[in-house]
Amino acid sequence: MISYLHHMKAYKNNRSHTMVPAKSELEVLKLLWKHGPSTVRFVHDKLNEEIKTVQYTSTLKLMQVMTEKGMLERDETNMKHIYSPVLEEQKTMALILERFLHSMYNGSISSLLVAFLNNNKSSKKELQKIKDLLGKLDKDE
Amino acid sequence: MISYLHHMKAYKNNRSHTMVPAKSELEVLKLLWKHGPSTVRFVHDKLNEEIKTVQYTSTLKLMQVMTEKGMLERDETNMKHIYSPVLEEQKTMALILERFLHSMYNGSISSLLVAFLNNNKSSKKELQKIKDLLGKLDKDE
DNA sequence: ATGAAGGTACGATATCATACGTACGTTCCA
DNA sequence: TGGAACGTACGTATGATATCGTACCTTCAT
Repeated sequence: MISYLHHMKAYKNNRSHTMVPAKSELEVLKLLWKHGPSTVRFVHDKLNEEIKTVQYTSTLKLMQVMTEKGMLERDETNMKHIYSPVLEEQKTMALILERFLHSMYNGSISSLLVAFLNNNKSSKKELQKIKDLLGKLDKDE
Repeated sequence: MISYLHHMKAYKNNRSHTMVPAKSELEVLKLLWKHGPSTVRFVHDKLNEEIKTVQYTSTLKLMQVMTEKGMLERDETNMKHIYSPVLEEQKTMALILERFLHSMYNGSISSLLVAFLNNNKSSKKELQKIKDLLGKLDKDE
């Protein structure tokens, strides 16, 4: 499996600086997952609907580099290249989460949860969602 | 409050590349939280007990830079400088988690949990821990 | 007292992420 | 038919991270 995440893990010379994809890379991925294979123009415009203001060529370059890294693939049959993510959303998010969990909480999701709940006593709604979720899991078993 | 995390959020020119502290910075922080204020020598030796092999001066430089950023503070009264983290562990971890949650799951802890459970159906032990935790929370209310 | 051991300071270098400008190719319509 | 609009390719600049070498300071045992 060609996986940019594995690639990132190793990088060249085993010098992965960040534990997660750089922020704007993630944003590009999110847009592609949401809207399907797209042109640079489309992704760029979506990115700039929000706060950011970057030049078109910056987005272009970013997506070209992501393609070189193996995160995206590109259909070059037409002049307007069409980019799509190599890995599906769920798989990518899972790998990123796994790496985060590992480096921050020794891989323990319950440690993460304990930490979160200790610092967010007020989030009743979220707590309820979690309980619902666990209830559902019990039914499934 | 001087917070390197706030600093990181803004960075110079609002160009925060990473959503979390670089990996080795986190490792230094973890060692200092675990063992209390320490010399570079101590941190360096601990770091190299594991896999990594870096030169002493690399660790030194890293910790000096972290000090410049406001992540660490340094007692220079003696020749052997003593470094300690500026922020306590819980607060730092919470802020990092918060940022991660925000960029990955729109801030929703239950979304994170759903994603995790969907990809780790086998982790019964962890699941049990989570349930215990929630049960305990109910009692406290 | 002097040299070895062990410490800090500082600058050089390499890599990566981000951002842009400029050059140049293609399309299409006025 | 030629130029505006829109596309890609590419070189380059900047800043953060990471690593290391070298210079130099302090301590202490012989």
